[in-house]
Amino acid sequence: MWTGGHMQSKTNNSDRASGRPRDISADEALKSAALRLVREKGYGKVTIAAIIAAAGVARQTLYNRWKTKAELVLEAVFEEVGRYAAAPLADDGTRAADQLEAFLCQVFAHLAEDGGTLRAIIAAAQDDQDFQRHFRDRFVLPREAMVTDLLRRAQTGGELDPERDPEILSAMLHGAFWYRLLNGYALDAGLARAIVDEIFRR
Amino acid sequence: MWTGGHMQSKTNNSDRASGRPRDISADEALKSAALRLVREKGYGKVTIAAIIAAAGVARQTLYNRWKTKAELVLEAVFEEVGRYAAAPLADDGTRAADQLEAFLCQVFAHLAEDGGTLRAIIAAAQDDQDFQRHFRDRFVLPREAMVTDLLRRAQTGGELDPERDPEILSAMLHGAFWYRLLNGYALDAGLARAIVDEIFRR
DNA sequence: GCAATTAGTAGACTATGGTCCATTATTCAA
DNA sequence: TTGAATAATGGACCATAGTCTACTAATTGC
Repeated sequence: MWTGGHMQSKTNNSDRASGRPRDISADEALKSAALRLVREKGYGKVTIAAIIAAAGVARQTLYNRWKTKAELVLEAVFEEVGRYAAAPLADDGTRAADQLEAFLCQVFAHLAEDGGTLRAIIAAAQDDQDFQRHFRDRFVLPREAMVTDLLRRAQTGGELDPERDPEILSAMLHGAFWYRLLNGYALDAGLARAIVDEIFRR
Repeated sequence: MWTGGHMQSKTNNSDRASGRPRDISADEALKSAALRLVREKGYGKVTIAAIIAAAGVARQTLYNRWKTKAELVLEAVFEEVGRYAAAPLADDGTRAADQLEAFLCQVFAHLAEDGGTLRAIIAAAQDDQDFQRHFRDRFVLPREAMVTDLLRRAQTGGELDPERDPEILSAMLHGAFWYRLLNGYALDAGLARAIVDEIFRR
């Protein structure tokens, strides 16, 4: 499961000789305040002021832990939800196509809850290189790799033509739902089905 | 060619009985200032103050014409560049696969110039419903439809299996490059080729 | 010319993300 | 106990998108 964890933590609070220690309860207070507020009101309507008020900490305490609102929310929402698509699509007996369709349906179900937040996070990544890399490396690429791996196994198992390119197919699959999501469409089981059908042509 | 044109123009300056007329030179000044600055510095680093200073107009003059910075930049950049993918991929003699690959290469070439701006526009659309609709309807959907149509013609022409779903394929195609673009990758002819190969399996 | 109407201008104002600072608190080591 | 280091706090501060206001300018119909 790839939840990330802090990327920045200025001092890694392990080998530190002295100094006042971080108040770990503030981490949790901030994350859960952020999670609750973002789900309640939507990313764009949640202000930093509201988050720190709800968490009962000072502004700087937030910025000691995360560089931006987007970093905080990414961690808050997707450590909870990092559990979605957590199991790396193990090679059980099931047909790869069915497994992939089930996976997509699961992803879409989670996006019904947090899709708006994901959209906001993708948006935030577009004008912040560091955050883009963070998000891509900790969140996007692992999920892309899961599908790529599944497709490769489908090739060795004979379910998918070995001529086809799993990397591109995975990008097209993820792209299809990003594209729909970012253009304001709902993602449903029908889309999952249609995508998987186009890949496997079953 | 779908360049959009104003969406909002509060008073449609046609049948207006009286009142001072719009200074049409301000439109052009604002658009070309915005275009130049955004290409020069990148969307995120261009301020409204800089745009109106360069155009030599007051702030309200901008907001009389466009609702947001994103609306202005969308019009400024993509009326220029709306010419990309302007010809609706007519049914000439060429094979659909080659036509599609050439189209993608052309798109990618333009994105080398304006991809950063497109990313910023997509980001802006994520927290502004009106703008999202505007962008989708005037920019995204027409381009999606071009490809969908091409794929349908390829089906009737026997180049593409009639079982396949042009809508989904078009979403997967566009999605693939949105996904790459939004995750910070460059788009090149190799990607165009790979995508078209996966669709046509030639 | 005058009234009505709409546009342009300058600049104040608001909201918000993020930075900076001075002060106080908590820890470790000597 | 003292000093060095780091954190927490409140609040000032800055930058910027967007709104609002008071004033001036251009236009039409009378």
